[in-house]
Amino acid sequence: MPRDHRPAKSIRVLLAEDQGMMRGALALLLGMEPDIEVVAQVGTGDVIVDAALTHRPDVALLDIELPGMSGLDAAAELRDQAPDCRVLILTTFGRPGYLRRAMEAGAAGFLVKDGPVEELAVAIRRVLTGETVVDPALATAALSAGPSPLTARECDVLKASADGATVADVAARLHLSESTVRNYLSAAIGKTGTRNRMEALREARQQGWL
Amino acid sequence: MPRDHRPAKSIRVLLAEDQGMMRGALALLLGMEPDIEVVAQVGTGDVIVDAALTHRPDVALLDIELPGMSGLDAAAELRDQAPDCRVLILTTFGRPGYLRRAMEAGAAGFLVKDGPVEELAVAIRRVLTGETVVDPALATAALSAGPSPLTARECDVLKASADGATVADVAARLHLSESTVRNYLSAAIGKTGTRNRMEALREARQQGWL
DNA sequence: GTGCCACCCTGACATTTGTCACACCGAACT
DNA sequence: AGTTCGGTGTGACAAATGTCAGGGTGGCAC
Repeated sequence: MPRDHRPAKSIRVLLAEDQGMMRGALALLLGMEPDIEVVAQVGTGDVIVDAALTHRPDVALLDIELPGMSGLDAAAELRDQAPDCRVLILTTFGRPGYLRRAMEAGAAGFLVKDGPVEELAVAIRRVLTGETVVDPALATAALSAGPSPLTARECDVLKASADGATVADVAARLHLSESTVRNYLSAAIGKTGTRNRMEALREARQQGWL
Repeated sequence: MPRDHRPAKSIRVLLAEDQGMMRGALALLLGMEPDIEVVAQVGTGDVIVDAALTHRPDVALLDIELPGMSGLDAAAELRDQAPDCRVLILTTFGRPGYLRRAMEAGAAGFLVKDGPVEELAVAIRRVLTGETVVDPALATAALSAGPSPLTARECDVLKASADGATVADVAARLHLSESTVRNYLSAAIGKTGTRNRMEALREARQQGWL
C-alpha cells in the first residue's frame, strides 16, 4: 500500500457506483488530486450508509441506479444518520424528476455523467464550501417541468407493470382487482399524454417519476 | 499541448464511448500508461470509421450501445476499411449474443465494464500480440446459448415495437399488413418462451439478439 | 423434375388491454 | 352539520393484442 506524503487536510470521499470499471477509473482519478482521498468504494446501494458510518467521509458521491437501494433513498438516509456528510449525486441522465427528488433528499449537488471528468473534483470542492452545484439548464428544466402528476398508487402499478408483467400479475402482487389495475394504468396513460402502458412507462422513467 | 518524451513505439488507441465522463476517465488512465497513446476519442458510432481512417489507430476500443451506429456494425466496417486496426469491444453487459456477434464482426476481444480497470491496458497489449481476449465464463455461456432463433424480419418487428409503438405504427413503418406484424410478434413471443411483446423484447435484448 | 423446408405474408377469431361512468372514503374548507 | 375535492377501488364496454390455420415463394437435397 503506497503511503506517500499527503496534505494534512484531505477531503474524504465515499464512492458509490455499480459499474466496476467506472468506479475504479473515478477512484484512481480522484485519488490523484492532491487534496482528495477516496476512503471507501461500494457497488450496491444498501451498504452506503454502513460505509459512511464507518469511514466518515466528507462527501458521498452517489450513482442513482444502484442494485439494492437507490442512491436517492440512500441520500435521504445519510441526511438523518450522517448529517455532516454532503451528498453529491452522479447519474447517467439528467432527468428533471431525479434532480427534484435529489434536492428533496437533501443532496448538495447533482452531476450528469455526460460532462467532462474535470467537473468532478471541482464539484467536490465546491459542495464542501456549502455551495449547491447544479447545471443551470437542468435546474430550469426541472422547475418548469413541475412535480410528478402521478399518485403513489399509479407509480406502484406502473413500476409493477415493467418488463411485460400482465394485468393479472400486477393485480396479484399488489392485492388489487384487475379492473383497478387497468384503471390506474389508464390514468397514468392519460396524465403522461401517451397511448399505452409502454409509452407511459417510458415517459415516466424519462421524467424521473418512478 | 504537453509534448513530453514518450517511447518510440506507443500503441495508438481509438476510444468510442458515449458517456462523456467514462470516456474522459478512460482516456486519462490509458494515457498514463507509458506505451499507450489515445489518438482519437469519439462519442457517436457513425464517426468511428472516419476517425480510424484519419488517425490510423492500432486498437479501436468500442462501446456497443452508441448513438448513430452500433459498435458491432462499426467493427464490421473497420474489418473491411481498416483491417490493420484490431477491435476491442467494451460493453456494459456481457450478453451472449453480443459476444457472438462481436466475434462474427471480427473483434479481437470482448470486455465488460464491470471488471477492474487494470484489465483494460492488459487487454489492449494482448490483442496487439494477436491473442483473442474473452472472459472464459462468458465464452462458454455464449456457446451453450446457441445462435439467435429469430429471423431477420422478426428482429425488425421487435425493434420497431420498442418503446410502445403500436401495431399500426410498426406496420406503417415497415410497409406490412397489421396481421403480418402481429404474426411476427407472435412468433417472437413463442421463440423466446414469453407471454407478450414486452417480455419478448426484454428477453431478446437480454440475449443480445437485437 | 419433385418433394421438402424455411421464411415471408395475410385474414379470422379469442384474449388482453384501455376507456368510461360510477361508488366509497377521508381531509379540508364553509 | 354539509360540501367539495382528490385519491382509491370496481364493473361494463370498445379497441388493441396474441393465436391459429393457411397461401405464396425461393433455395436445396434427392
